[in-house]
Amino acid sequence: MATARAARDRVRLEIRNEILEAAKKRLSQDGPVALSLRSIARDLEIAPSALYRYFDGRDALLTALIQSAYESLADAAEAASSSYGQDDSYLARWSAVPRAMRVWALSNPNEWGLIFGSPVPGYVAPETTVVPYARLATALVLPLNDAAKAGALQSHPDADVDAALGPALAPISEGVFDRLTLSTVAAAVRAWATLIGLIDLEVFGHWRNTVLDPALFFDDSVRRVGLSIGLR
Amino acid sequence: MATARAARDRVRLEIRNEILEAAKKRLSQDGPVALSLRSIARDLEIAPSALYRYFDGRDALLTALIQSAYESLADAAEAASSSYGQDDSYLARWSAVPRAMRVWALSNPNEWGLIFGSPVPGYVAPETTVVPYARLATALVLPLNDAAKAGALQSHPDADVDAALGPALAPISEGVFDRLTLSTVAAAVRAWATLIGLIDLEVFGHWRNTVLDPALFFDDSVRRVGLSIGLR
DNA sequence: TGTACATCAGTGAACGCGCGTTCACTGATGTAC
DNA sequence: TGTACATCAGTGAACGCGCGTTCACTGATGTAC
Repeated sequence: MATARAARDRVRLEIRNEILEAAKKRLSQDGPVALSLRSIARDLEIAPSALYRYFDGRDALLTALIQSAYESLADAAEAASSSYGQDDSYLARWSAVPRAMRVWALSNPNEWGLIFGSPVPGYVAPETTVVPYARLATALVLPLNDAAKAGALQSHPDADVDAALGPALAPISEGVFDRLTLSTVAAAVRAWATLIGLIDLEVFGHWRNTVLDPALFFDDSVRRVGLSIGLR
Repeated sequence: MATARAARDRVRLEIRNEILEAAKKRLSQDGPVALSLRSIARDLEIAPSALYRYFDGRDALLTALIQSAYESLADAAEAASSSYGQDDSYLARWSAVPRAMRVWALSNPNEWGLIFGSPVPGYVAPETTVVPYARLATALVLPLNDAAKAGALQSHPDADVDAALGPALAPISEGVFDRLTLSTVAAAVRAWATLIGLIDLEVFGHWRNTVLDPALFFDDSVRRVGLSIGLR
């Protein structure tokens, strides 16, 4: 009976997801370091050894968790990216993904840390994260490409750009951007760094006594960065 | 005999420093998570309990390590800050501290992570880090204040700056900056975020397949950010 | 200068803990004839 | 449809490990008279 087998497989997948959910809950409470198979098993009222039916061990679970974090962030970015109307200005569209990233990071700080924080030592992130990472980049950059296609992008003169930057940024120029000028590509990557920096500083608690209203400052910064890339 | 007592105290301090050094070595090899009193004791060929003569426990050691990381970074920044000549352009001076920060971060990635990475969960950074943090900020911002004092700063019009940003940035406007315009202060804080983002992304290994020459891109970015603040 | 006492650094054994992982097992669920 | 067998999920005990921390101690170093 094929259906019986399928039913078993479905249950198997569901339980695997329940384990992942429990792991996420533990992660957000105790941080990645304190994440232990035994604590997850306790939460699920299950023998620790039972987890080995679903994951090869602690490392495999952590890998799945990282993968899932990347995907969840990429999902949030894409959702934001497809939410703006076609009558919004390119500058307004530009802000959507960064804002979504910030909101996601603030509600999933430990997962944000898993992606952009200090790497867990002795642990290598799975190669499969490049896919959601690219999805995130594509969503972020979409308004830029759109504006360029519509001829609405104020492009910088490439004159005073160090030519050596060309090869240095080659992978991303060709992969993500739709034949934009070098200075625009450089400005966009710089914008990426600014974004990550802003969110890191806020999420990891470094705005204390510096920026009293992080949301306001973030919005203003994103807008200004958009302007500096040439969006209007 | 006061000298005997003093000698004892000096030895005490020396040993305390040796412990800290051993801890730093462990930190850079294994990361903060794996840092254990027993491994340090092993490296020093000492009984684990002996460490309690010098530190109240693991947390106290970690606190000292964090403090020391902040101070080391601030030292590097100040050294860079006082290294440039008075005939350098303000823009050239501006680059000195960021470069020093990057170099420091690359040679002390785990200590950088201790400061700017995901915080160790359940652990609060000591209040005393505000002093080196302020030293760092002051060193970074010095060329800006100097340029402003000399009337050499191209200041942005404050017209289209959201007035609400004023109170949001009040603490840093008053503390670190020498009566600069609001838009300049905002640009400087944005520059700070860009800097941290650039270094985080490089140190934590996120430039893979994106930026092939991080040093070149960093230098270019810092220069452009300096330009955007109004430095020449 | 010499002696009795106090301070202090460091030892080594011991504690209890939570961890990841292994393994032989039980019992339920699916499969083949 | 019924029966013998195979697959698989989950159990519970056990392993060995490294950890932070405590504690009674020894012996050296400094202090007071």
